[in-house]
Amino acid sequence: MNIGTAAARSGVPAKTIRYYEGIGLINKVGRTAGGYRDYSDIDVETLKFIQRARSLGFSVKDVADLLALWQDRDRASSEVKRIAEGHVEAIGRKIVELEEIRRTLETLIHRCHGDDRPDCPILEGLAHPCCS
Amino acid sequence: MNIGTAAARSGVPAKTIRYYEGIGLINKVGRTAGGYRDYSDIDVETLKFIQRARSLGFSVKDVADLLALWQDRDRASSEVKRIAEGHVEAIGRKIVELEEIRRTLETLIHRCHGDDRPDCPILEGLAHPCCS
DNA sequence: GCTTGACCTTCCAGCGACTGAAAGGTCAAT
DNA sequence: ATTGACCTTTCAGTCGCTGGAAGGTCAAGC
Repeated sequence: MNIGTAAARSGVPAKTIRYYEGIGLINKVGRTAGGYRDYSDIDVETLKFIQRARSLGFSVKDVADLLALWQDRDRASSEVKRIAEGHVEAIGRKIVELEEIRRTLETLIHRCHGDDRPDCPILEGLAHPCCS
Repeated sequence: MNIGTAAARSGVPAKTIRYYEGIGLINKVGRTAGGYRDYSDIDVETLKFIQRARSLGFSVKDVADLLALWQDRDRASSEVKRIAEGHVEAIGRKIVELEEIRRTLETLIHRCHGDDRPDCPILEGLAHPCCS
């Protein structure tokens, strides 16, 4: 199957598939007489796996590791769990960070009347965050 | 004052200050006889403003807009509020997205015993997310 | 006055993870 | 034979920096 079909079935854009091949995340596939890349159903499953892992926020490096483990019948599930737990922790830290930012911004926004006048606690808060 | 001192006082790395000058976020400053950039206390205040806005997650484009408003005595605070509210909404969406991802991952992790055996619900969940 | 070392300068390249666009080749249908 | 959809490669751009190379400047110490 052509790259466009593989893209449609996997949810990974054709351009991104070529990119993944370029960086070595996926293996090079065979070519047709005309030089077109030729994908199998198994390739599409691999692409789906990648798509789901990426959509869960795993880095391409993590996806490479997960893919290798997925394709290794003798893997230890502890290794997979370690990667996933590390990722969950990073997500947790990010959420905390964003919530702090949101709280700060909401405080500033709440104080700003938001009309035609130039007086603006948001800008003052950015300029002198002493009293936020 | 030299760029290194301005960097230390503002919290913006020297390299980043030069970068901000290059992209036009800050104005070009005067130079000493030897060609060194020369910063004033006001320049440092501007850099601090930028640093705080960036640390609250505003994009460089937003920071440019906020800076322009900050330096405009006739600004309407409604404009500032609009930018801040847009940013808070984007942060809220991001938090929801991350929480969804975390929930999914925690479910998968919880099911994975994480030992030496190859059986791994995390990988299965990535391969076939039907039953997650 | 000379050296040392910390600072500054410019410019180019690279990060991550793509995405767009240019210039051209292939294929199936009409 | 032509059209138009698809494919190919390669390069450049996105965002917000950050690192490094190669070289200039400056103040302190000897």
